[in-house]
Amino acid sequence: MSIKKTDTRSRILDAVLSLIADDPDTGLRMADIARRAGISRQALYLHFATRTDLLVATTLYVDEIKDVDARLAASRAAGSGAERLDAYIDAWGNYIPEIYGIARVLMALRDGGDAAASAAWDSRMAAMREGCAAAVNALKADGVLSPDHPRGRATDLLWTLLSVRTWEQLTADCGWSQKAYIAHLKTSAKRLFVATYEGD
Amino acid sequence: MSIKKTDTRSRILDAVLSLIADDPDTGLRMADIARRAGISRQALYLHFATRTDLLVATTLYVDEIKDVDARLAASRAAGSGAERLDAYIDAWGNYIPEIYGIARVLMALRDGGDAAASAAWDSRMAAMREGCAAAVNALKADGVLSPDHPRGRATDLLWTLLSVRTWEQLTADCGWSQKAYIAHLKTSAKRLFVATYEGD
DNA sequence: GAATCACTTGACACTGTGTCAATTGACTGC
DNA sequence: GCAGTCAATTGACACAGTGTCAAGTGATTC
Repeated sequence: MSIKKTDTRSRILDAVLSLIADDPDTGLRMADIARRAGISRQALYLHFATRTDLLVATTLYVDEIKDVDARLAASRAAGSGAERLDAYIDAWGNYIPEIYGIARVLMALRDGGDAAASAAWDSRMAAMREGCAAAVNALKADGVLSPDHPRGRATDLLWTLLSVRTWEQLTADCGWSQKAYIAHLKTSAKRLFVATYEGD
Repeated sequence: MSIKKTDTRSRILDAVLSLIADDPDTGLRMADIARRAGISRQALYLHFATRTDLLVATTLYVDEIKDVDARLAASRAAGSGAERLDAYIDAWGNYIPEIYGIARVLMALRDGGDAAASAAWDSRMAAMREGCAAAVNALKADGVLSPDHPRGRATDLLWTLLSVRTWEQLTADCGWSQKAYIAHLKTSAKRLFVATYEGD
């Protein structure tokens, strides 16, 4: 019985993702989601209390499916601080396109003042910030952190540089390829944070 | 007669700004705006066809009142490329807080897929991008543009660094003061784009 | 054979945008 | 002074979308 419940729940979450994949600009109405999942609109409310709940759950579902944690953890294996910075930019920067669809929806809810969506998104971003802090700390430990910014400020700046919004603007508005995005961010981050960096 | 019309129109636009000033997170409903302007909700539609029209007009109104163009033009007077970069960051960076309220609303509409809002916002941002391109060109002319990025990419990056979203994240989410924002952006921009920069 | 559970159908309340029609009150020009 | 015009008013309504409620169905379980 809990099997069946879980089954329908996943079908709903998959329906959200497939709607976004089909048309990133879709309104994502409850009725559309229900239709795509093959159930009635009202049945959605048996699984999720509100639209926000459903979309937050979808975000967590994506993180689970794509296994963000494993990807980001991998970047901690690198040796030097600079290598770690590169590895983190690779890991997170290449993860962004995978979550961008649902991330956009969540960010929109957040901007609209939705407290639950805001909390969910902020918590994901706080986790991502941890990785930035770890990279900055590794640079500091190597004694190569640029004196331009204290550690906290460096973390803030790296965090912002790696934000979904920044990715969005560079790829969507400026037309950068994913490859160019990764390459330029690596160079820029090193230029900004690694005191000894002279290009490579 | 056109005096009276303009008068009410301005009262409406001022009402939008005062509502945002009172509560940046307000829903900004047509009924609220009308109440604040001291007219009936329906009268709004005598001046603006849609809510989007009204909010776009408010954005233009702010630009007019605050005289962005004059501010940004001033930054072109600077001598060297690096000075020009600094002056531009000063001018634009200190303008952002003044437009942030209405900018947020417009960005939210844009994210919601509103074509008219999108066009209005994109056109403002394209104008801002001109200033970035001018600063990058000035660096190039001085022969000090960092070889890390070709000119277009440097402009894209500077433009993104100076975006409202970046300002929002650093000040709102990271808690940076406006002064710290300006100072760190100037340092970072020089570190990124001025090949000869070694700190100052 | 009764209870339970996921789900269905259909109706409804509520909010917010935008439209329409009829009316008022002031100013304008002949 | 009277007609025309124009901004603005009141009140009703259509429409979309979220969320709620109640009654019913069909399969599974004990």
